[in-house]
Amino acid sequence: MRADARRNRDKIVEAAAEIVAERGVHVPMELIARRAGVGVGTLYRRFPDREALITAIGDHYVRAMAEVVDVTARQSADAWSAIGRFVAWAAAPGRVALASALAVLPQEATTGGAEFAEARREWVERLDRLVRRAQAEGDMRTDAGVEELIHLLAVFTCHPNGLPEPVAADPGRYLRLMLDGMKAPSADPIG
Amino acid sequence: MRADARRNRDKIVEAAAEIVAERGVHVPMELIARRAGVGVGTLYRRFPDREALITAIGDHYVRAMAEVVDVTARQSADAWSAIGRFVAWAAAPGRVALASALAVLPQEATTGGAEFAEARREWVERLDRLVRRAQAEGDMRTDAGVEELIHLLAVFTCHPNGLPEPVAADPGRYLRLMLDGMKAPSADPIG
DNA sequence: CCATAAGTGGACGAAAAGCTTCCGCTTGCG
DNA sequence: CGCAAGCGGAAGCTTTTCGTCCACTTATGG
Repeated sequence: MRADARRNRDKIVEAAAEIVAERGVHVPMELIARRAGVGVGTLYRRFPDREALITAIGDHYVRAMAEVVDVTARQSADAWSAIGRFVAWAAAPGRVALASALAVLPQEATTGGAEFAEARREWVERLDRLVRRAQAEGDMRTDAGVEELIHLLAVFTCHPNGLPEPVAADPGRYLRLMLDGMKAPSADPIG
Repeated sequence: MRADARRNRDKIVEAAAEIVAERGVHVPMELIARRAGVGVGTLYRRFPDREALITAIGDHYVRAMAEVVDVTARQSADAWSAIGRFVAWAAAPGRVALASALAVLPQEATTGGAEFAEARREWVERLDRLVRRAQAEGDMRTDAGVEELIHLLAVFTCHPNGLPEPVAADPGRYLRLMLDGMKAPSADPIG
């Protein structure tokens, strides 16, 4: 692979991540290409179809998240506050394309290839360790687990342009509300 | 207006509400017509365009909600549990087209006509009374109000087919988690 | 029971929006 | 310097939905 081709590939993934974050998984390929500063032809040579591209974004993000989970875990006094920081990071404006990794891709994991599936598993596992620790330390309710956390996160990161405007404007605020709901002791078990 | 025409109009609104709940605001008009058991022609005579139809649905629901707020308020011992019941009602499967009333329509309220705007205002006001009472009774955190409640509700009712699958399957569960987050005393003020 | 105006369904033509391919030109690299 | 790899983007194709139109049906009042 030629050096310039490599550069372009990276530009494409980056641009795609941005746009998908802004406008959802269905943005026209041409917009992505334009943002990346390349022609559609180039895009299609690298990624045979939209799915391949989306998977690439997912891969990109899922690795970043695994990394962040680790870093926050090391930097925080307790597991619960590490979770809080991770969520804050994930909800930061423009970091929203997580959709791919969180919600879209589990189904596509098979399609996305074993390598991606593995990366995602690794991420979930790390986050799960944090969750269990927070629960053991009595900071997190035990009737909700890592799955709930991820789904809820996905709700806020999935539909950036479909979200009610005030939520889209400050997802972090709502995410904090949601985190409060997961904190122990819970009002009522959710069953 | 002939009696049969009136019947058809109602069938259309009902069908539209169902389908919009299932597939979002952008469902093809033809699907709506088919579900209602009429031809597209009939649909278009009654509602000049999609927006008119959506507004009609919003109107439909916003009135229903205002009613339910009242009923639950009367039936519940305290304001907080009334809120809980209202939310549970709103999150019931198939009741999801609230989207229109909650998120889409505020912007379209002007379009939808003064009558609709008024109905919506009435609903919000009733819910707000409940919220303030719950706060006064010390059951609900005071750094979140009726707006937050509505926005959060909208998150779960807006994108039925875009929602992560597990959330779509049981929105109530996640809504309960969210309600816990709004219960007093809060872990940390959300600012 | 009939006349008629209101109502009806669904085929149809137009248009928009995207996807992908293709090909003549450019450029990194050995 | 030569050429394989890479590039851009116009063009063709498909799919999707819209909204109109009109020949046929049916309530309804007299």
